[in-house]
Amino acid sequence: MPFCLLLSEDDSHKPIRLPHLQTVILGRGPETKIKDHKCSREQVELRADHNEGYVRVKQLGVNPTSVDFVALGKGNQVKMRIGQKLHMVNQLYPYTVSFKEEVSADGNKGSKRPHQENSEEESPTQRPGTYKVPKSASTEKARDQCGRADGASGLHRQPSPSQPLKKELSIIDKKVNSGHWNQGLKVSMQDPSMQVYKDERVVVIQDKYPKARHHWLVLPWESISSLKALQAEHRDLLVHMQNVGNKMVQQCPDASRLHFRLGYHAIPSMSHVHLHVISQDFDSPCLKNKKHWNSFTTDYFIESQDVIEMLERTGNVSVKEGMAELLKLPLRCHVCHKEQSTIPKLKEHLKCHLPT
DNA sequence: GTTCTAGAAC
DNA sequence: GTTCTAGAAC
Repeated sequence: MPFCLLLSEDDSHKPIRLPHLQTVILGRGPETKIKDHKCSREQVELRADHNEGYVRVKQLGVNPTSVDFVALGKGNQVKMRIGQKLHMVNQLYPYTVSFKEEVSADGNKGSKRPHQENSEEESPTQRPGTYKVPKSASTEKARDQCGRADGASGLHRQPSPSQPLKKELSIIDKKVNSGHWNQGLKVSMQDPSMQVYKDERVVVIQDKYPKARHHWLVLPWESISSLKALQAEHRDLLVHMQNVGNKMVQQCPDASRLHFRLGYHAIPSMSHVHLHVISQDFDSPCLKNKKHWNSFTTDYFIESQDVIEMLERTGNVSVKEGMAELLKLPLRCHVCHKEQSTIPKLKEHLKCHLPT
C-alpha cells in the first residue's frame, strides 16, 4: 500500500501524512509552524491519490499558493507530482511530495492490513490511464457547425501512468485546469477565435456543443454570475443582448426556414449570464439526453422577453421552484407535442418537422 | 457543461 | 444479446 508525505523543504517541521483521497487543509498553524499572516489558516487543500501518484493542490487563501512557481489563484487547483515544488504562499514555505511503498510488519510491501480497507481505496473512482485530449476532431467531424472545441470546459487532462512524471503535462494541467469547468464560458468569451460578434457591451460566441443547427450565446462583458445577480440597472443591457441575438438570427442564411428562440436556462450549469439564441430544429449530434432536450423545450427555458419584463416589473429576476424537476419530464416533441420514449426515437421523429 | 459506464430496459 | 439512461467524476 503506497503512502504519501508532504515534506517541508526547509525542514521546518515533520513530514505531514496525506491519506489516500482525503482532503487535508493546511496553512498558518502549529502543524506547519507558519506564523506569517499572509498565509491563511486554511491556505491550501491537498488531496493525495496514492494510486495515480499525485496530490491535488487547491488554493483556498487569498494570497498566492504556487506549484513550480506558477501561482494557482484562489479556488484553482493543479495536480502536483514528485519533483515539483509547492510554495504555501508568496513563493515562501517550500514543500515537495513523496510517494513510498509502506513496508508492513511481516516485511511484505503492499500487503493489505486487516480492517484498513475502505471501498473507495479498493475501487478507485478514477479510471487509470485516461488522458483526454481536446475533442475538436471528432466534434468537427460530427458537425461543422459544432465549431471549435478547444478545451474551455470539460477537458481536464489526466496523465498516463506510463509517463507519470512528465513535466509538460503538469504545465498543461495548470493552464487547462486553471478554473473549474463551469467557468469555461468566461474563457471562451475572451478567445477571439470563438467570438462571432462583439461590441462595447456584449460578445457572441457559438455554443461549443450546439444543440441545434444554429446555437449562439450572447454574453455581457460585465461579470454577472447568474440571473439572480441581475438588478434593475441591467434592464438596458438585457434588451441590448436580445437585440444582438435577434441580429444574429437576421444574418443567418437559414433565418427564413428555421424558427429561433432567445432565452435563458432557469438553472444554468455555466457561470456568467448567457442568452441562448437557438434554432428550433434541434438537429445536432450534441443533443444527447433528456436534460438537453427539456432544458430547451420546457419552462426551464425562460424567454428573454419574460426576463426583461420581470426585471422591469420587480427590479430583479426570480426563478420559480421546481425547475430542476422539469429536466426529468418525459420527452415530448416541441412541435406536435407527441411523446417519444427514447432520445434516439425523438431525434428520428424530429426529422419530420425539418424544413424541406 | 461533457464524458464515461454500470446496469436497467428492451 | 444490444440499446439506452442516469449518475458520478471531472
